[in-house]
Amino acid sequence: MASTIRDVAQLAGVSVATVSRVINKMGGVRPETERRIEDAMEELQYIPNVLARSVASKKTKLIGMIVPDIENPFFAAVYSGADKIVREFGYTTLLGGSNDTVDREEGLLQTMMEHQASGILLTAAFSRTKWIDRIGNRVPICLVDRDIEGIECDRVLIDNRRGAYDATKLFIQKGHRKIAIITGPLESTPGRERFEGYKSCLEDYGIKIIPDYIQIGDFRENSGYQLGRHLLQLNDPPTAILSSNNLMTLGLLEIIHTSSFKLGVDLGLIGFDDLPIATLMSPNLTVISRPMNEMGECAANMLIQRIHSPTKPKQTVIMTPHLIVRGSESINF
Amino acid sequence: MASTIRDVAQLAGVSVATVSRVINKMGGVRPETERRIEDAMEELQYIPNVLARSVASKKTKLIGMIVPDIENPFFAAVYSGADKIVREFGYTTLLGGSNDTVDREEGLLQTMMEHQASGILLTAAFSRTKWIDRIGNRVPICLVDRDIEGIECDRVLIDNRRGAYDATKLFIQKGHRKIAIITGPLESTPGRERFEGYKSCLEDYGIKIIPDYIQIGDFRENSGYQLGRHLLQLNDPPTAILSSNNLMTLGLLEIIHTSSFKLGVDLGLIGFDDLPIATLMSPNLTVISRPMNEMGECAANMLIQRIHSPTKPKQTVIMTPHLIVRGSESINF
DNA sequence: TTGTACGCGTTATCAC
DNA sequence: GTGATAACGCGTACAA
Repeated sequence: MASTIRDVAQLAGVSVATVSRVINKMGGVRPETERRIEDAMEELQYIPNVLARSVASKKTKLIGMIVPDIENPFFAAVYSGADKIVREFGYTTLLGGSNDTVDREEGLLQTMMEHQASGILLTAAFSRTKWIDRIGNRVPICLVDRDIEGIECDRVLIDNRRGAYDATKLFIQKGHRKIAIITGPLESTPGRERFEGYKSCLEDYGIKIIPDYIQIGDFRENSGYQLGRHLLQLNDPPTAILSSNNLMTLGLLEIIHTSSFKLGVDLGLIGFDDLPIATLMSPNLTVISRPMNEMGECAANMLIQRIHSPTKPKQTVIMTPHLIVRGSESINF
Repeated sequence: MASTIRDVAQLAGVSVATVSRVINKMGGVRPETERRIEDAMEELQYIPNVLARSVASKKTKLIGMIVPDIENPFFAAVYSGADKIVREFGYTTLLGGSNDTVDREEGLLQTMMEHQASGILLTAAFSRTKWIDRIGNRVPICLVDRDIEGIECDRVLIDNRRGAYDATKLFIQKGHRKIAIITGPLESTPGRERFEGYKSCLEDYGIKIIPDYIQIGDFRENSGYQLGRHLLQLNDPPTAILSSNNLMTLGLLEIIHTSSFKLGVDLGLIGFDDLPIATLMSPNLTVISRPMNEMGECAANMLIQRIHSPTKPKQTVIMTPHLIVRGSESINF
């Protein structure tokens, strides 16, 4: 059914080699011949088979992207930025969601290698897998948002400590002393680094660190809800909470909404990542905003550069989050 | 660098055919031989090249998905459901965002054909393109959420009229008579059908249709903001607004938030699609909820069935949205 | 149970 | 400028 390069060659009365030349715009073809070939392609509705091309050329224009959860707006935005760049360079995206499980991540990595992806953009599940090493030797990987130590590759990361530090500092400046944090697993870079930023800020300002105020969950909405409830039910509840990601913030807002606490009155809140709802509340939500699209764009650019020059020294780009102060950080003391 | 089936065969001391047999679990291989081959594969870290396989077999396990905007949580959820099914069947997803432009959509369709995708899940930009026809003849398409008339293919759609009708009816039951709608382009099925549901409900209840209360935009957040502002600034503003999608609802909430109108006091609101913030507001947001994951799952299932039996009569599944009544629909009259 | 040989659609290397 | 033709990595008759 589908026509091949040979059909085109036959109809145009030339050889497949010549057809290949015009398909790939390699020049060296008489204009008239070229026109005949283009007419034949049009008539046969010829669509080149990139799979066969890749088999022959040993190159693909495929880039694999592995993301924990495409439904999380943060990753959707990062992916979207990366996809834009990838497309501009004529590459195609192979996307998969690991759901933060190692099994799925390994499955996806394998799939992408089977498809001969030329490079991988990876926001890894929290543990390091042998597949990552196995693949790193074949094609370039660019780690996005979450670091994994001991891997030689490019990285686009966020200065999580700085973000958490700045937020905690703002709390302190607004008069808070009882500052809690809810965060994800300390084995993950975001979980650990945000906690460290929080902790070192409290230390710098001589504020005692209270274990009850440190709540560790799993970066999911329900986790934010549960940990938030726990915090609000303490005998001596915090006056401020730093939430370590967007989903946890949603869960936290949920429990606050159904509790007796009032945001901006007796409870301050700052969350990692901006949210569409941030400006729909009273008070508006103060957030630590990350350049999501830019992260994706940067990672995609680095990966594509890397594909073209594999030996160049590896780079790590660390992007800076910034506070968007909208009001929810302060309360009536 | 990367090892091939031949390398494995050589190391195991067998022929490529035998290796192929164990790769594809076709049986008929002596257990001992099989072990030798598996050892060889392990040692060489052999990864099969699915591209070469596809070239030879003329089959792929690739499914293309074209979505207007992956950053829209609705499409992210639909895609996520589809991806789950697709993966269960051993297929891989090729995802692309058209940004609702015909150019990009055509580019994506071409890319997917070049990659020999076995089927396409398509939420089309608003106009019909020649590529859709061209492709429909080669591989099955399943239209998702947005219909395009005159194409012979499977469909998974939503009963938009019903959703809009029910919402409008609820407004009326709550005492509203001045009911406005903001919606997307009437050339799109969602835009048109939701408007029709709204209109026919008003007619059924003998309520005059006021042109000023019908605001047409483009389904984006800013559109919701602008149209909402226009409505609220009318000399005789509506007491209720039906918003036709999630993004528009966000924009609408934004302008309401900054206006003198108070939700649930002098303005009622129902929006298409549930939102994470729906239960974080006062009053909570009443929405017309669509089964997003299920839509994607259903579409993926239908497409894969279709791939395996291309001649079976085409199906159209129409899913029913349902109201989640939370309070924002009524006001103090 | 295993091996040989050909074909898939394309690129790339020669020759002419 | 153009054309044969050998790869590319794999599946699959068909043969042994």
